[in-house]
This record gives sequence, C-alpha cells and structure tokens, in this order.
Amino acid sequence: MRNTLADVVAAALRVLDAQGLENCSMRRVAAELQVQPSALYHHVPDKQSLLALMADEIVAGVLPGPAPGAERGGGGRARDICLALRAAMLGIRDGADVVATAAAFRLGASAVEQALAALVGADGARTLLLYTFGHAQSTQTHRQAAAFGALVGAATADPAPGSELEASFGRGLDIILAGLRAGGSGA
Amino acid sequence: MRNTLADVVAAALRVLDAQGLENCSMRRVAAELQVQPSALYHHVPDKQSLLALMADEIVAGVLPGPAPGAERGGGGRARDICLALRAAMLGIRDGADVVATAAAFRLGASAVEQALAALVGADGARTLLLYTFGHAQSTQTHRQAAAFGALVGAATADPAPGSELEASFGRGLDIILAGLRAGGSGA
DNA sequence: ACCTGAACACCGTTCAAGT
DNA sequence: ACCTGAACACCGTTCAAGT
Repeated sequence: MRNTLADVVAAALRVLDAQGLENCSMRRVAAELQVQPSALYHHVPDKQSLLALMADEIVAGVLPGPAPGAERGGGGRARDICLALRAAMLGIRDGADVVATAAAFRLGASAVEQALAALVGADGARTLLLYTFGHAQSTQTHRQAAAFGALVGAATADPAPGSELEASFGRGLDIILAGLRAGGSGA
Repeated sequence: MRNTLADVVAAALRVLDAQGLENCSMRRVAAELQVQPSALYHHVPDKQSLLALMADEIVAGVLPGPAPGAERGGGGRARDICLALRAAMLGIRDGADVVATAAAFRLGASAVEQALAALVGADGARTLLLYTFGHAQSTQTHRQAAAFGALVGAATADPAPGSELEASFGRGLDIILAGLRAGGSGA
C-alpha cells in the first residue's frame, strides 16, 4: 500500500504536533511513514511546499464557521472568523508559525482573507489577519517558554497566562474593529 | 587581534544582509570572521542568542526617535515609533523575521513596547507591535518573491508594489489608532 | 506510479587541546 | 581569554535504479 499526498501531509502534521516545527524534518516525516527520505520527493517538490500544504490543512474548516447571525454586523462576523482562525492555529503545536510563514507568501490569496475583506474591506482584513497571526505566534512562543520553565522547575510568576492572553487577543480585536467602525483609514 | 562579541554580531549582520536568514549559519558567520565555527561559542551560548543580539542591534536607534511634538497626542507619537520600527526592520535583509522571532520570546520586555504602552496603553501597544511585525514580515516576503520573479523573468503584475505596501501599512496603523481613540477595548 | 540506496554538500554543537 | 581541529549526530535534495 503505497502512500498518497494526503498521507504525507497527515504524517507531517503528526510529526509537527509531536516534535515541534524545529524537529519536523523531511527525514522524520519519512520515518513516520516508514519510507526512505527520497520517497517524499515523489509527492512534493520540496519542504516549503509541504509546509504550505500543512498550513492549508490547519486552516481548513475555519470557514464557513458559525452561521452568520443576521442581526449582527460584519464586525461580529469578522470577529468570529479571527477567533476561529486563532483556535485552529493554536490547536496544533507550532501551528501559528507554520500558517503565518506559509500565508505570508500569498497574502491576499487565501479564502479567509477574502471572506474578511468582504466584511470589513481589504485594509481591515489585512490588519485583522496580521494581528491574529502575530498574536497567535506570540501566544505559542510564551506557551513553549512556560513549558520549558516548568520542565526546568523555574517559578512561574503567572498563574493563568493562557486566559490572560486569550482576553488580550479579544481586546486587541475590539480595538481594530472599533477603528474600522470609526473609519480609521480616513474613509 | 581576537574578536569581541560586538565583532561577532556585526559579522552576523553582514552575512544576514548579504545572504539572507536561511544562509546565515554559524559556519558562515565564522568564515566571515576567518575563524573556526567553534570559536563563536566562546562569545555566544548558541545560535538563538546570537539572533536575539542581532535583533537588538537592528531595533537599536528606533527610540528615542523624532523629538515628541508637544502639540500632538500620543497617537501621532505612537505612529512615528511604528514607522521607525518598520523602517529599521526593512533596512536589512530578513530583518523583520529576525526581530519578530526574537521579540516574540520576550514580548512585554522591549523598550519599544514600553514606550508605546506609555502612549496608548498595554493592549494598544501589543496590537500596534504585532501589526507592525506582521506587516513588515509580509512586505519582506513579497519583496523576495518579486526579486525571485524578476530573476526568473516572470511578468511582474504590480509596477510599484513597494509604495502600495507602504501606504497599506499606514492605513492599517490609522485603523488601529482610530480604534484606540474610540475606546475599542471597551474602556 | 511509488519507492530504495547511496551519495553530496551542508548544518549546530561539543570538547580536548593549544597560546 | 580566545581560538584550533576533529568529531558527532544530524539536515535537504538529487539521481540512478528497482518493481
């Protein structure tokens, strides 16, 4: 039973979640499939392409998201999309890094950005996306640092860093959405 | 004349600008200094620490920045800081990646974030910073893609992508600042 | 179509030893 | 204090060859 492209992507995501991005090498993905490293190049031209496919998989399912409540404006819907995107990225180890890096290569092309642009305009969509990527990345970095600190046995000053970061994300989102309502772009 | 830590950081920044982050290896930095790779470990514990020092160097000089115009509010001053930070990161190849990665590790600790927080509050500062990092990163990625396209000889659809991205950055900044004026955080 | 086996040109980091 | 030389355990990618 030879492998398919979907098998390769799934194996790569398993390695990513288990070992982290830094250890997610072509060689380890190949080992996960019990195959020689060179076999991967039959399915994928290079590592960067594999990472892009992994990013697509991580983000898949963010849209259509919760049914659009008819009584809410585009801002509320945009807020839901950003929360769902964040949850999807945080759902897998180093997911934010993978998505942010791959997305940067083709900002403007993703379905998520187009959905946001339809709701709040192109500038608003870009601002919301970049903020969401950045905040998720820094959340994940802090988590890793916290996990490392716990391993080392360092005293953890923050009793509930997760919920504070969660709340911080929502407040930043509200700042941007308020700016959009106020016509911050000068429009 | 043996090398000092400052020599190592300077050499690393030269390699970064000339070869890009992907080729900025410890071995190449050592070669730039005409020294064995192992010699670097006398000055720096590991590559990550070297990258952090490089990030500090790139951002150094963003503050104090232009003298605070007394007649302008904190928003205008915050806007200047973000523009200066962006310019500093774009001033060196892959500078945005280096700074964003290193800064993520200690968000809340940087002088730039503290200066912004004093002007627009902690949530506003974080929102502005994450947006600035993210936008600079995607600007640099697009530049690389454009440079690669030019090398390959692909038709470039956008005649002046630089200025459009520049303007786009300013508009996003204005959205966030308008949100802060509107009290977007619910305050 | 999918994979093996072997190779090429690299990595980061450690460590004993030199001056 | 700063560096050399050699080694260890890895990388991504290519390519001829097998089935």
